[in-house]
Amino acid sequence: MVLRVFNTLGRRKEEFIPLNPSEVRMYVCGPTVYDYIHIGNARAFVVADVVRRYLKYKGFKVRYVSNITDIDDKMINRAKEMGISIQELGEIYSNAYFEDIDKLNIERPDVTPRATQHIPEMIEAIETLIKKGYAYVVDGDVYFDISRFEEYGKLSGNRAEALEMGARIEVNPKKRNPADFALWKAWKPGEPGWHSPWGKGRPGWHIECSTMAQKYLGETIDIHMGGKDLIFPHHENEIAQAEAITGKTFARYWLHNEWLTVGGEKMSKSLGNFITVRDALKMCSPEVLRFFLISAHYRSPLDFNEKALKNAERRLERLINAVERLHDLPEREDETAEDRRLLLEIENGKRKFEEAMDDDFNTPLAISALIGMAKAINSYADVNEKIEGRIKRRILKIFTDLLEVLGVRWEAEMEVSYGNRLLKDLISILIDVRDELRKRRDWKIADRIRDRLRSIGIILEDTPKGTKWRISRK
RNA sequence: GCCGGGAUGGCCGAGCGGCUAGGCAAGCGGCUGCAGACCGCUGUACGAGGGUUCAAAUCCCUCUCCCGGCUCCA
Repeated sequence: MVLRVFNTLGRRKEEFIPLNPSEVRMYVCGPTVYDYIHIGNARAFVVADVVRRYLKYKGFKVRYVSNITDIDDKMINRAKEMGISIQELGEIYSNAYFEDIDKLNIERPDVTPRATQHIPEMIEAIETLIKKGYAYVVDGDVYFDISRFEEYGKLSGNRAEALEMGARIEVNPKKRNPADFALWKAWKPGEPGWHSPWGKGRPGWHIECSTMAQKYLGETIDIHMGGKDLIFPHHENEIAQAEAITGKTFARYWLHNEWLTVGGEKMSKSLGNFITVRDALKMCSPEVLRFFLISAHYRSPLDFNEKALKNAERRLERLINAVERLHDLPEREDETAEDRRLLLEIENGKRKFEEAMDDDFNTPLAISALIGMAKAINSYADVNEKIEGRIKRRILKIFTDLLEVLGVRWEAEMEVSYGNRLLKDLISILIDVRDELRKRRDWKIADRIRDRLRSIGIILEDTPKGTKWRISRK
């Protein structure tokens, strides 16, 4: 089946064909490490992670690069505020960044280049741009001359003339065109700086990404991702720089995710609705947060609120319950018509899942396919005590492979319940005693055991086949 | 001023010309000592008005209302 993706460049869905069939090269704009990442950042990274996982699922090899911006105005200001060096600041928050993405089960990038470690490459790129006539030097600053790059605006749809009209660009007299952007910023007292042919200074933001992307992925990359706010000016400028240097297409598919809102409004520090991943994780588990972030299509806005979180939690719980239930189902030798019917339903669900994902990563539709599969498993387990071993393993494999694509950590969930030997033994003693009480119809004490276990996060469920237990996922 | 995205049942959220996703919440029923989990069933939709069509939530036009980008931002 063919994968179709919505390319911001051209604003339409296109069949995805990597330049090199054996390896997809993707680049995702990473964080500026001046603060903890917020849930909007998390959405972008989770979406990119799902894209990466699905490409792998489809059999592509993926080389995934995502940078860390560790030098810019925000870094400088924040370091001053905190009274620490920029290096220390970067160290603190890049560590926090990795901790956060690990919790969210986002696979680490193959390469995480840092801007400050690629200054020579950036200087070289800027020199080339000057030599080719795309950039000019003014008082130690270097600017990109957008009038020299004819295709400027092809990604965002902004035309240079229109940008001049825009009242919001502050006029910088050094620039030839108001929309020209800085490639290199001359040093100012109190700021870090590197030596360059134009004097001491530091690189502009846009040159960081395009330079590092090209260094690790080549002149033309397959997929470039980020939040929609990056379309202009960041990605537009990256294209201008990169293509001016090489004369080749910089990125073939541009994918941008929509906003995450809070209470219907865009997050911003001034509104005070800025939620970091760390704050969000006080409200729910990382698994639930991740699942919530893919509960809407990546190109649709998504609102962060308690109800939506609760919704995600319940749906996720249903999926994991079903995996566990199938996992625990005893095996038998012979296969029945019921077994075969279940397998058929699962295979059908798998097809639906793939169709959904092939259509521009439609995760909500893919999730509904998974829920359908969970329902089939539950219906089966309601009436069948056992299942033929090979069919069971096959179904389990299909189902868990799909969960893996979405990054649902079913295995970790199960390990909590099954991994701790002591806990396991202890609870089986309690269940045993409680069984005895139930036989004597001593509901009061039996319920007390159940209630108290529940209060510490252990849920007992009485079934016709005995009492089962699991750890609460809240 | 210039670009762009939306408005789907109480809520979230797919669908984007015919085959009326899915979930959460609610109600009913089953299983249960109760609870939980699970299964089955039920209801309530496509912002407004025109048009195109045998057929429109889906296409076209007009309008209303939301949200965003053009400045650091995922």
